[in-house]
Amino acid sequence: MARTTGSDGERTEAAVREAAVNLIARYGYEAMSMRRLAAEVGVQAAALYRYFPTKEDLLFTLMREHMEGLREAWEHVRPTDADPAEQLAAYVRNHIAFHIERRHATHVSNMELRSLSPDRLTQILKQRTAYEKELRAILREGADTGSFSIEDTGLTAMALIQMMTGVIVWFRPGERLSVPEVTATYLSMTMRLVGARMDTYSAARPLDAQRTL
Amino acid sequence: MARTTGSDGERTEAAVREAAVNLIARYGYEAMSMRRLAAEVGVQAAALYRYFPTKEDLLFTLMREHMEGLREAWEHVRPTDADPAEQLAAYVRNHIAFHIERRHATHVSNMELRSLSPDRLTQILKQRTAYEKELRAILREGADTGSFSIEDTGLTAMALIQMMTGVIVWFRPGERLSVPEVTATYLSMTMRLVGARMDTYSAARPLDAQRTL
DNA sequence: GAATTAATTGAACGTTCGTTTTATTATCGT
DNA sequence: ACGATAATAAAACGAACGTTCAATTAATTC
Repeated sequence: MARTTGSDGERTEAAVREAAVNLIARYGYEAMSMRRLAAEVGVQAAALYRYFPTKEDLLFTLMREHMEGLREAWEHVRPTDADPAEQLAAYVRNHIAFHIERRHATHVSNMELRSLSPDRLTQILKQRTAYEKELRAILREGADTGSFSIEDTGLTAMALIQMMTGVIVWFRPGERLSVPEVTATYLSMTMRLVGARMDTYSAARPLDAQRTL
Repeated sequence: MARTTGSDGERTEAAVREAAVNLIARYGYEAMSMRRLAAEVGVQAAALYRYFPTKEDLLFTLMREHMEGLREAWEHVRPTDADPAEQLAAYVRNHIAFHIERRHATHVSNMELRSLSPDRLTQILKQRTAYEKELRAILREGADTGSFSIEDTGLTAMALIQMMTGVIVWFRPGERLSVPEVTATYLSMTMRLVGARMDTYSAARPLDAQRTL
């Protein structure tokens, strides 16, 4: 009835995070009790409070780190000195790959925002807005240089993000379509949606571009 | 401490539904307590159980009727003997109009599915699938007749629905864009996304189609 | 090997939850 | 006017919730 043999703070905290993401994604934040989470980890509920002072702190940590991860992933693959079509393609590829890879965490970050306190909600939304702003910048540059035909940059950015993020709702690994297939199709849908001129885009990805029209 | 003057079952039930939709949309199903709901209606919690045997019955009723409403709205505006582009345009217009008009109810139907029991979840998903099937049929016909250029009908249908439904996340009435403006933009994005041939579509909506390319 | 620190247990606290029961009053048909 | 029924209030139920606290043991340090 105390410290267990082989117990390790770092390992326990990691297990808590992973179990929490899965449980919240499956049942929702409110529906996940601390006792249930503890049971999943193989620990008593009180032990969770060694790592996260409150349940909301746990949720906030998961969300913040997920948003930071998204941002970092994009910074890492972001092309420098590329034309708008190439930049847009990179954005789409990264977004879809990241969201499929971290389906559960994305679910949490998108669906449980209302369980955050106002100031923490603001923080997460700020991160999200910053990420979306990058897409708007790409779209605007493409529209300005004539690479894209776009009516409303902000609206198009929202539409694209909703469309891409929606992948996590229906995509299941190992079913009809593979990740590269899904990505390729979304890429060509995106390029058509923004009215990308083919000569620009086909230079980067000849095969996909052919099928785009 | 009993029946109040002017009380009316029908009016109370309607008030319960409306308050429930708003509260669940704002705070989530789990976070909405029956006491809070009752207070919003101006009644004691026990009175709610005259109209809905359990909290989940209330949720299920809201969802089922929302899905029925969506289906009915589409049946009502669905064009007969129209080419695929016109049908798709009607689908998009109806979907966006319906979802903007009933933002809160849509939020509930999309976000609270996991609070349903398995068989009720199945029922709602069946309704949703039936509605989405209509879009797939339109896309397939358009692809077969050469009106559209589509790689994957199922995937395109999902992408379009996610894109359109996403409107409720950011759209606020009375802000920068009006409903007709949003609808027009989404319509042209949709037509480009499915690679609609302009001569077909421009016959129905000349102005939008011009701007599409 | 003793002292210190890290990790966890088990029990308990007060609160809130969905729901039930019983009593009470308004409304309506006759 | 009266009996039937519809609509609600008030109080209570047990269960579950997030969280705290004291006790206890494993690991680490010196």
